[in-house]
Amino acid sequence: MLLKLTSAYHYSVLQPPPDIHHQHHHHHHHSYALQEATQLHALSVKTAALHHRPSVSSSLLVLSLYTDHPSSTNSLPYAVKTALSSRSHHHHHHHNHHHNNSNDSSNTKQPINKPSLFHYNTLIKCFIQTHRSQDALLLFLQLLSSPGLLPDEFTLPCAIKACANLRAIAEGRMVHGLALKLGFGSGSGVHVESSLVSFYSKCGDVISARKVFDKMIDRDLVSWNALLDGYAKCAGENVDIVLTLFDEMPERDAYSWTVVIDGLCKGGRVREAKEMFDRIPDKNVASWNAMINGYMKSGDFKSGRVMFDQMKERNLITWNSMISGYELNGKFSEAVSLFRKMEFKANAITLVCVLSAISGLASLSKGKSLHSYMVKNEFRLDGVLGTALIDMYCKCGSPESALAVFQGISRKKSGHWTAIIVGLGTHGMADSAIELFNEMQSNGIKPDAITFVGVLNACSHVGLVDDGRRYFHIMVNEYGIEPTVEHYGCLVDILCRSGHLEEAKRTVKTMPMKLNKIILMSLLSGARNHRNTDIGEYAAKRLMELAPETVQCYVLLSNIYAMAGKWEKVSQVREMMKTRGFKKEPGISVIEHKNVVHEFMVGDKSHPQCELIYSKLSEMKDKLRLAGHAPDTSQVLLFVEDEKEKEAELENHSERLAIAFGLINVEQKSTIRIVKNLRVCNDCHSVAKLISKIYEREIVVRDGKRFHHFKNGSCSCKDYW
DNA sequence: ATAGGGTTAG
Repeated sequence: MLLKLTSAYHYSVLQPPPDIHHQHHHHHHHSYALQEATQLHALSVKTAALHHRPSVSSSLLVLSLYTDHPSSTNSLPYAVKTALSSRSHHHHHHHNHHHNNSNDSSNTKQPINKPSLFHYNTLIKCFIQTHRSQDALLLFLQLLSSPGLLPDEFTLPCAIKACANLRAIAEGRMVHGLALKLGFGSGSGVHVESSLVSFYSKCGDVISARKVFDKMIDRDLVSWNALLDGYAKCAGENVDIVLTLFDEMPERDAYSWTVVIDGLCKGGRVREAKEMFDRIPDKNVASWNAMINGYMKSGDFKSGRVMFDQMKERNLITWNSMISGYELNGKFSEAVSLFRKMEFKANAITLVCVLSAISGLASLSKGKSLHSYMVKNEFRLDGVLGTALIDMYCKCGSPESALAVFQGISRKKSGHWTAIIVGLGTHGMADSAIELFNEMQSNGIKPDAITFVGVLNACSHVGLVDDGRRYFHIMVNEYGIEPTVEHYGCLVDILCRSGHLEEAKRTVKTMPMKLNKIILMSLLSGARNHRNTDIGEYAAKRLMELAPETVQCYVLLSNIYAMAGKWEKVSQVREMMKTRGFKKEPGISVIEHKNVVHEFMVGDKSHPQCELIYSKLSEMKDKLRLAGHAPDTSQVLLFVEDEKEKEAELENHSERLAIAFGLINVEQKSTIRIVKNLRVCNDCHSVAKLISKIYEREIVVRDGKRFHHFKNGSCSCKDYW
């Protein structure tokens, strides 16, 4: 669940900054170009919001051009800058300057008093090349409202391209309409028409792309490729339509092949993709990348790696494809080690992947060193990279560092708030999470569905039942967010924890979507914790129908029967397990020390420090007994029947071996950080609490679902997990 | 003098 949350909020749209206030402009030329301009402008406000840019009315347009947008990384060429800054002067002071006749492009230091169409075309192209399509479009708008100027066959392709880059479908349609009115319709030439095909393709409207394409009189490779791109984008599983179009093409270069290969891979047909790849006459880096990416995403790392190693000329995308492929498939160490060998300067995409990989490893030391790399290389944290970093620190067990990062981000967007709220919740820091949630609302930042998962999760972790109910209500009624199965899961968890089992069962029965394993498991554990046999049986029955392979279900059910003294039922469940042939997934605990990862299983004797570890364990056992600890064997695997054997198993649980290793090796006063694949058992939980007090050590354990901070005899989860 | 597709990484 932790991992699922990450990907969802990494890619959720970050909130735009508040819009710049509006101003009205007074133009008196009611040409149709101006009408278009006004309509386009209305839409540009919407686009601005979508693309986190301040929206600008026409009279503010010029101003916006020399405000350096934080999102623009590339600076404009000198000539453009000069032209703009002189305009800036003119605009600010509102006086008529003295060089009225300085409409002379050869002298770029002079302000451009009355820009010509050529000026506009050049500037618009400049903006597109420097990834400022929004500005390009705004400049296009200004051109439309300039008396005596009309866009021509050079302007239109650029304006359309800007719309395509912004995926501004409504604006693009308007420019299309304008182009038709200006006589750039069917047969007017490949440039305008191809740019329209490409625009519709990029926006996913392949039908319109096809319409424009069909009306064309002259088509060249570019037009075909633009259409092919659209087909590939909307094909999904249905790759055959792409193949058909590909076969119809009069000529193909490497570009066309690559689009098809990518389409085949995304449709799960990797083998066919490779066959095509082998047939490409002139392969380029992109073709190789598409194939490598296809292999990596399908989980065929070997073939991906072989190609990667064979490649002569790799680029950043090659490396990112490899790293992201490893990361997405849980090959975290491979992802990190490939990043270390990278031949290129990493970009934000690389770092998001590597941060996720480090989160998967829960390696705080690796995370810290990556963070300092990011600082050194001046990566901005006000986008997804910030959320990924916050998330990484939370998942590596350091909510303090996550908070510090969060607080250091100057322009916090909803994704950052969500990341920290979700993260603090998993650490049981519900108060801070809720405080931040309130602060988020008072800052006018709109929470989304995932923010609420975080808030509800936080409530559940500390048993805030009234708050939980209230936030669920607020989410639905004030924010109009449709609850997902995750939200219901949190709600059921909250209710179960606080002993409202009947209400939990009612919620499970009435929720509008299909039940899942997680929800039934929380109802079942709630029933166990509150000794409710009826509800336990209900949940277990549903769970066995839905997912009969869930081992924990049988364990919990037998716990419930045992507590109720129904021994016959206990042995029935045990028989069921035996006949169904279950094996418990082995518990593995991992601890990283000095860049080496140490893994422990139950009763593990393979570690080089084995003897030291076991003598530490026996010392721990003595100290625990002195502290009055009585082993709790209620959760030991059902097959173990002898009481002494049960105790022995507990003593050798993987997390305990890892704690012993930590006590021996991790330097005094440093926190011992452990990651466990399964949930911590009851007994290990109370042992860890006592150990934290006896040895005066903080211990942080990440299990499959959340964190436990053991300190001075108690745990941050307040014994509910 | 200025123009269209730029495929592949998230």
